[in-house]
Amino acid sequence: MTNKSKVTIRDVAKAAGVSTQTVSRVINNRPDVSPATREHVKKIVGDLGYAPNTIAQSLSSGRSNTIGVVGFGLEYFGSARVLTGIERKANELGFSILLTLLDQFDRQKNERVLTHLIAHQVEGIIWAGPAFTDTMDVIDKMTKNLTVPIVLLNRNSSNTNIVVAMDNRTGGRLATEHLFEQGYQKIGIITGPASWWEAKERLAGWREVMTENGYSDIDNLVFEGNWEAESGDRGFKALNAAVPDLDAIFVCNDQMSLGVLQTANRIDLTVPDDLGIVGFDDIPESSYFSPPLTTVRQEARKLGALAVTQLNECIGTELDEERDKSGENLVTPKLIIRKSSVRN
Amino acid sequence: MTNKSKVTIRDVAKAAGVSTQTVSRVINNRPDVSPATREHVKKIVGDLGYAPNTIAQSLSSGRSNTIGVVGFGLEYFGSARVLTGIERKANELGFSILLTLLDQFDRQKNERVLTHLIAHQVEGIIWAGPAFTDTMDVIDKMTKNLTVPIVLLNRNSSNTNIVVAMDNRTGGRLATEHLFEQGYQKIGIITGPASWWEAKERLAGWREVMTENGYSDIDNLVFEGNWEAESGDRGFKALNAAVPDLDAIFVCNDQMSLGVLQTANRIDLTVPDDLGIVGFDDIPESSYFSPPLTTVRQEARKLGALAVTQLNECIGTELDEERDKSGENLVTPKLIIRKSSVRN
DNA sequence: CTGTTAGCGCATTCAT
DNA sequence: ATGAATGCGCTAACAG
Repeated sequence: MTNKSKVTIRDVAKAAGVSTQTVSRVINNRPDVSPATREHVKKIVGDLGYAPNTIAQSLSSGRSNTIGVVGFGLEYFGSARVLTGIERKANELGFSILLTLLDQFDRQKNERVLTHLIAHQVEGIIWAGPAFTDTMDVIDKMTKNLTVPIVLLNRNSSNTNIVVAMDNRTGGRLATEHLFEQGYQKIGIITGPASWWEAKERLAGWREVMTENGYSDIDNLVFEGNWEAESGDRGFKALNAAVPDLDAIFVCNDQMSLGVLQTANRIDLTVPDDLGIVGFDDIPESSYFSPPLTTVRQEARKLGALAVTQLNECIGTELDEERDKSGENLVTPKLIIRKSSVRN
Repeated sequence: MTNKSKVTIRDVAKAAGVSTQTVSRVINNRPDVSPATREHVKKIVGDLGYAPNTIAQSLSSGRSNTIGVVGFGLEYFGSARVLTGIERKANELGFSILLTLLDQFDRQKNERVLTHLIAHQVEGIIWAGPAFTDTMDVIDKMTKNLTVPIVLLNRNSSNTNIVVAMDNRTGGRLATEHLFEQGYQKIGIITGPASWWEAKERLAGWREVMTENGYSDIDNLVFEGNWEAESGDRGFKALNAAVPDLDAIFVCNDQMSLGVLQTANRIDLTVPDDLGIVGFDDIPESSYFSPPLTTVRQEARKLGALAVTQLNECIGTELDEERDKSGENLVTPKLIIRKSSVRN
């Protein structure tokens, strides 16, 4: 049925014996068309296999129904989920997605990406690129006089843009409080790279709770990992050597937790009896670590969906100072308690 | 600098005192412009912060420079990597990506997606959606008279379309041959869901090698898992019960391998001495399992890049029967040998 | 080397 | 309820 060569609105109009406007009205479900002609046109549309040219619609109407998404690190479980969440919600709201992936911070490339998206007439942008603390103001500047709204993911705040984020600090608090509740005393932390906002926040949460529990001078309890299992291994060894009476570790992601568990097993240290462990992320495998891992679950998909919702609201309103960056845009993570932190 | 309201090619032309055509030539780097005016126009473009409207360019030129990508299961490590590979290569070749994600097979939705992409005037499509063996012909039919080329990922073949795939069968062979070489005798397999093409192929590879080694009547050595760690656990128990002298398992992904290892550890079965294990995927954590996992590495990014390359060639040529579906489109996986399959 | 004329496919005024 | 004219921003084909 579907004809190879593109059939235009004019072809349909001609075949139906009406004007192109009438066809336009029908395909856009506008009123002001008699039921009879509407049906007639619909039939012709079907027969000819006509589908409106979105490009032309966009140019003519000034609306692209497309949002630009700048992603990063899909190999991280969280990032992949965020993108999934974005796609689902965007789809639901009738937006198409123009995707760009970044791998590292590079101002020039960032600017090119932005320009590229704008040139494509996207109606808004979701920036889920890398959130390095030292590049945040750069991004703020870059996006300052954008012609379309932009939602930034995973960072504290921006004075110019909407921000949506996982509440990593609370996540860090949850993990640490739980370890204290379980009776652990000397709680170390293996963080992610200090340049990552997420790492900083989780660390801050840990620090808060440590302080609240009367610990000061705790810098020797901190090891900076790189998110990978191997660094969990290293971190555990380093902390163990530096702090003999260490009895628990908040490991800032599940991969590194695996490294810790692996090493603990090897040196016959029993988790959770000798060492309590809490991870972060709740990757699907974490319930199959030995022992199963207590961890902080991030609802990454929800975060992605929230970003789209927020963006959509901005797209609706005129963007002249209509934005309120209310603090409601935090998604709170949740502690999943398993064996690795609960003594028998 | 950048003005809020959109500046068009006409604004630039006016400001530069030339025709829009000349501006067009400059921004498209065409010849036939004197160096002097070229520079002059470029300057104005910079001053005005002009960026050509891609939508208008597309409509006018008939080329969108966009490809549609239909993805699936980004939470699987391989899928995420494939998408990354696609994005990189597409970017390199100057294509933008219109992304759609699917979660399950749904003919109606599939057709909508295709229509949607076509309506967006994509120049080609990469179908990295779910590859269920029983839906392949449906997809073939669906895509039969598409107006643009499409590349299908992860399936055996198609009589109408180009196919690019990981050579899962060879992967299965590699794993099984290795276990035989290591002296294991009774090699079971925990597969993925039988409806998945990947699962079927890996199983076929295993079956081939088993047969070559003189084993017949091997159906009791097969357990169908669901890719998740939990099913590795179940599978191991089931195989162990059914086949007392089982001494190795080819587990068709790393997550399920983790389940097996976990259970083996629990019942004090030593890997690799009592039980050899080979996984599939080489997720980053697999080298941190205990013991580190021998596994079949998929170069998923390469696969994604290959898909784009193939598509690009089709986009270049006229697509009237110009396609050769030569068998070169297989990416061969690679065995990564670690501790779990090598006896001391 | 440069400008003019036309038109991509559609939606948005206005008419009627 | 329907149609005619006009233009979105740009490029193609020609002219000079």
